[in-house]
Amino acid sequence: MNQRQLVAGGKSSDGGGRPGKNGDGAERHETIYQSISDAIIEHRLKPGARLREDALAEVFGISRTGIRKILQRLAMEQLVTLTPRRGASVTRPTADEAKDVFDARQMVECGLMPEVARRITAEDAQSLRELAVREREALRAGEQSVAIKLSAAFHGRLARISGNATLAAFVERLCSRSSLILAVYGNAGHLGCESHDHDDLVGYLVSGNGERAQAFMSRHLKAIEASLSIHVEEDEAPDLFEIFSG
Amino acid sequence: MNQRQLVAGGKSSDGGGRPGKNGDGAERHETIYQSISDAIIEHRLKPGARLREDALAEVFGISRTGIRKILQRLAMEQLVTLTPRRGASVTRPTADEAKDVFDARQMVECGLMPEVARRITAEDAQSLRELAVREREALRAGEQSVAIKLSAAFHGRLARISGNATLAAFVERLCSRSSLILAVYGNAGHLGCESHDHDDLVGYLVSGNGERAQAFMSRHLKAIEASLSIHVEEDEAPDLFEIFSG
DNA sequence: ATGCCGCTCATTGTATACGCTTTCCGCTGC
DNA sequence: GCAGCGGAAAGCGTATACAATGAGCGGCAT
Repeated sequence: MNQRQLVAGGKSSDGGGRPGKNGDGAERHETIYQSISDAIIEHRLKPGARLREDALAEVFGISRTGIRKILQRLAMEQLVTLTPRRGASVTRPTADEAKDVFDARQMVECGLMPEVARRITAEDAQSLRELAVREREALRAGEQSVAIKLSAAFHGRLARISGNATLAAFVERLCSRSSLILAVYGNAGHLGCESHDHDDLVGYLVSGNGERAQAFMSRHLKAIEASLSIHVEEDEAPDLFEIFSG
Repeated sequence: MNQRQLVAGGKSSDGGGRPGKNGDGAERHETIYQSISDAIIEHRLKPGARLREDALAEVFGISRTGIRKILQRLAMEQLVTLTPRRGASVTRPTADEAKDVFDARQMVECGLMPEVARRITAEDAQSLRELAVREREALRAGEQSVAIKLSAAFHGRLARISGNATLAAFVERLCSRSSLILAVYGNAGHLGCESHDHDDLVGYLVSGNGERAQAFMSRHLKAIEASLSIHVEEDEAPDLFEIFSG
């Protein structure tokens, strides 16, 4: 019983502290999923970090069964990589994947802007501006982790406004992966620093100017992508012939 | 030992027929996943059909653990729905979901056409035409199940040519869901009957006319969507106030 | 001394056992 | 006769135990 536990450790409101019978099991899983997901997106778990099932099971106070379920979900979202007999590790995106993700964001997020401009309400705009403010505050406070997560949340919520749940979920996953890409290829202290892009974007949207918002989003994403330093590091499977025959 | 088994039941080449020790476990899982996925896409398992873990475990000769893993994967692709204490069933898409899926296909598949036109090779075209031919043959032979799967495969492979693995995977999932939507809202004997759309599309692509291919794809998808009979059946949670106050 | 082989440990993959929730059916009371 | 309640069964959720595999390491032979 002296094991360190998280998630339900703060509340511990399940009567007598019996660890096995906590209220709703599904919510528990969801919370743990969020914890791990956030840790990855906020770069507290860096790409390549191994995620051993035993360790996670002990930390969160559930059995490996539940952990495996969560890891598989994270794997489907490509936040972690499952190597057959080696277990799970935080995904290290390749340069190709990075390009694919940003191309996809260009297509989908830009394509969504007209519809978003048509549907956005005052509350939506307010909520978005709030996210943008908090993002800038976090950035100013030096909390890059929080800023990254807030930026992803901004883009995700934006997509939700379109009303298309399928595309919104896709965008959210692309944003999560983008966070990983930033962790590998991003230049520290250079990501969207202090830029008012998000505020400006909301401005164009509330004024109903979908075309302009679309163009602006395109430039915004291009700027982020351009700020990456894509050094094609071919760690795995280096071409030995190429290397030693030259 | 007298239980019916599938997948590996045909080969039974693992020495003496011991069911537990088949070659590679991962491949086995993949095969079972494909079996269930195909059955859903081909409408041999209809929307709403329950998928009991015990039954599937017995049929495929593995334990419930493996089945659960597969069901969760299918759930993430929204081919099956996992109801908390009720188990899995084939997803019955709502009208809203159907609209979202086709809107998403409009955006992504059409957006991909220019790049596909730029990259398509002779072998690609050949392979696509072959799929189109087989689809028409299946349709003529009355095997709608096969035709539906081939149509999804056509669109999926088309997307792959773009080179963007992320978007291609997304399109493939959208196509799988489209098969489900056809199962619920499609008019029998009316889906793409004998149309040469796919062949024509390949023609535009090999001639490098991305714009035209894009417009054609748009019309193609609109035609499919228009052929649906979206009867908004609100089975679950009927609004009693609405019904009895009117 | 060095290289190869085999051993042991660490870690994942799979199955099974148990508990809990839900549902269905039969019983009893009104 | 019908409605409500209780028990039994079926099926899912979770944990744990066991098996298999790969990696790291030390000993032995050359």
